[in-house]
Amino acid sequence: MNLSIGLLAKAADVKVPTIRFYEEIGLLPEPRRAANDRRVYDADAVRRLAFIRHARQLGFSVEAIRNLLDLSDNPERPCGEANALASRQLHDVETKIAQLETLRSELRRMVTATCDGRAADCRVIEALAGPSADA
Amino acid sequence: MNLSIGLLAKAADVKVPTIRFYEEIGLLPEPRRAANDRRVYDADAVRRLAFIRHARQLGFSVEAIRNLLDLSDNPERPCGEANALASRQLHDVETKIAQLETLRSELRRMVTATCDGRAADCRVIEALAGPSADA
DNA sequence: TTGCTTCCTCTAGTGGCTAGAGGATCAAGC
DNA sequence: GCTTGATCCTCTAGCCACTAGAGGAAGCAA
Repeated sequence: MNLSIGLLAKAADVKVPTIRFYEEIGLLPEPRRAANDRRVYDADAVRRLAFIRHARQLGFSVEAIRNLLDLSDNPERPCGEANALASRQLHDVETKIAQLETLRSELRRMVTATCDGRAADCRVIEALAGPSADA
Repeated sequence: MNLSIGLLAKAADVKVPTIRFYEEIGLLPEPRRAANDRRVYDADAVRRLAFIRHARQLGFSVEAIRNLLDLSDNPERPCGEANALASRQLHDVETKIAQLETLRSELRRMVTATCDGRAADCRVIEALAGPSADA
């Protein structure tokens, strides 16, 4: 299975420059090169890149992913670390949801209380200007 | 009411370099300077900066805030623009919440199905590696 | 006077890419 | 064989919204 960078990009649904970027920061190993100096990937690269993409979608930082890949590359090591990372991630996500829910209600208040007049009377601006919700 | 940049920072709960940054990108007007070249602010600056801070907390981009400030500086203009900005913002927030809720359930699945063994058996890594949830 | 804090300007770094310049190579059609 | 367009290469710079740090001047208290 020999893939060009473009095909790998399609296979893992990631943009081409992103792959080169991941290689640069060491998330992906340097692939072998064809005679024409082009990168050649195999099925392993697809799996690894899919792993990275999925983790990124879940909001893991590159640093966290580096740790996870490290664990997955060394399957004999205890996996407490991976669980810890996932819990931390879950906690972050829950915090963020709570914050966004606060913002949502504030924005809803703004939007439903529309004025159709001059900006001077605008509730949106008023709501932003006022010292109302300093949570 | 004469405030140093440090006092303004405290008054609006914003860091000092951030104020200079906002000045640089034109969100805050250049303040007058004391004889010793230090910036001097008034109550207006506090209000404007609090407005900015609040809007940033609500997730408005600097560009959006520029528009909102523009409206609030010109109160005779119609405020439909402000409402449109707020609605768009609300929509973005709702989208983000929905996404995060998906992530949350996936992370919960990962975290609750903990293994206490080797990384090889780790559900977290498995969940990230697998083609499971390509939503 | 000593020492601490605040202020000034300027440059560079953060994260996670993305865009573009400038050029080489490839594969397909005529 | 030649042209055309896609893909690839490297390298640099840009995005957003700050944040950190260098290097120095000025203020303020004991």
